[in-house]
Amino acid sequence: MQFRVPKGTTDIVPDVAVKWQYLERKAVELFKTYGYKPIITPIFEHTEVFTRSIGSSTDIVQKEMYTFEDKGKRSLTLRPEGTAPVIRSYVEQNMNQLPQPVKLYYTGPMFRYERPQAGRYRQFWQIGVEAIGSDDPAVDAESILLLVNYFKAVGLKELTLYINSMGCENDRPQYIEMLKEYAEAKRESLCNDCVKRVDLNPLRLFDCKNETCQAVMADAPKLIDHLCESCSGHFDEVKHYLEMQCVNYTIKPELVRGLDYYTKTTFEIVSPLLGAQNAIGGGGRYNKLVEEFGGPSTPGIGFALGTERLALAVEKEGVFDVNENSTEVFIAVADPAAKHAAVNILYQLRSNDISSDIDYMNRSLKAQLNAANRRGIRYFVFLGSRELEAGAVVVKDMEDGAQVEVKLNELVEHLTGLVGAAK
RNA sequence: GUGAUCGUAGCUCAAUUGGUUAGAGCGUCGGACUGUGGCUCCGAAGGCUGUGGGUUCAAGUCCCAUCGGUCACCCCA
Repeated sequence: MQFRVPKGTTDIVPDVAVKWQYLERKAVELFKTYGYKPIITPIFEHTEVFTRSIGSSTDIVQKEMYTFEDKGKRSLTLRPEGTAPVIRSYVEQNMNQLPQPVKLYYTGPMFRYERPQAGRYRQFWQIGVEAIGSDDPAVDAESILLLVNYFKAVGLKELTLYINSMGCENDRPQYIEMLKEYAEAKRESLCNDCVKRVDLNPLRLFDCKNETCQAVMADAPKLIDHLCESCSGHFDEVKHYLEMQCVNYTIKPELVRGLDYYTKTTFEIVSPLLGAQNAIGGGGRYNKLVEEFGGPSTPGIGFALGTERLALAVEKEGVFDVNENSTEVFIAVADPAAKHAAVNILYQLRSNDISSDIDYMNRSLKAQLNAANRRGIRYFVFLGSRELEAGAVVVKDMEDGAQVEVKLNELVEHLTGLVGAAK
């Protein structure tokens, strides 16, 4: 029996990995122009990092975490999301001493024990950013615009941006009481799941797919209508900034993100090209989180996007623009006697930054050409006993079949010229 | 965690009502008057039919279990 990847995981094979690297490269470029810097935190953290921050009522904490005990009896957890570790690090590394806001981005795998599905895996990759230290609505807008502009930059066109406000630490409890009261009164009309939600996680009542529940909830009070003056003013500002950049958005009062730490602005971008798992990126403000981790009262906001889902959407849109820089030069050994000299040339080319390769399969000359040709290599250098005697090689451009003889001591210069011109 | 559906070469798929040594295309490797590619032609390798049981004279085909894929619920990136 052969080994297989664990359930819900997959190998990112070269053809796919190249695309991922492209997506990541584009992200990093853009993040940089917005003033964000990279941060790399451990793949696992003390379990409490997540249980404290994400919220104990969420499924993530309740049943989806990869938690284990190490040999020192520490309870550790493979990170299920990226924000909590970054905030932990912000506090631990005293980043409040840096000029604020501190703007960070990260990329890497996250882990959740879920039933795999289209766009949902047990190990999945996220690219995320966090801006910590400012409550300026312009930062909210920056975060949203960065996400929108990134998706545009990789060629996505069909996107829907949803925004909402969760209110502050005062608004939310008040509202939840109001919501509970409303739902309690309509208890008999709700499905079993929703009855449970009333006590466990009332905000989730809006998510139910059941039609009668939806009808009931359509008339329920919305958090967005019960924000305090400061929060609704903040939200208005955010909207204003978005409008200034001509970004279309839809206010979705029932938009509740999965993590409990959100306050004020939340947002999500959905792609119609995807299946049930269509949220391709999302985030929000978390003004209490730094305090939660024992740091000074510090506001923050950020988002995360799913690399698999993004790649899926870009693929469906048919706009992957990966310029796969294939090997440029292939050294064809026409005669076994020339092998040593050929390898020597190979390293000479490589040390001059010419990407080059040679046959390692003892192929016939014809088979060498065949194989290299399929790899899309454009320039071939022929070397056999005839060339060895002449102190020159034959350089062939496979695009038009033209061949020229080049002196060995001029080869590097010649190829550098060809490769440079081709680019 | 719940439900549906599927599981045959590296990939995409075949295999009459259960019936002999499980086939094809693509890909891989090799060859086509031996120092020149893409096209074409020829050939080769490659499967204990996901795994384990059961029914039967006989199982890729039927039954059960298990593992995995896919899709949806749930949840979320």
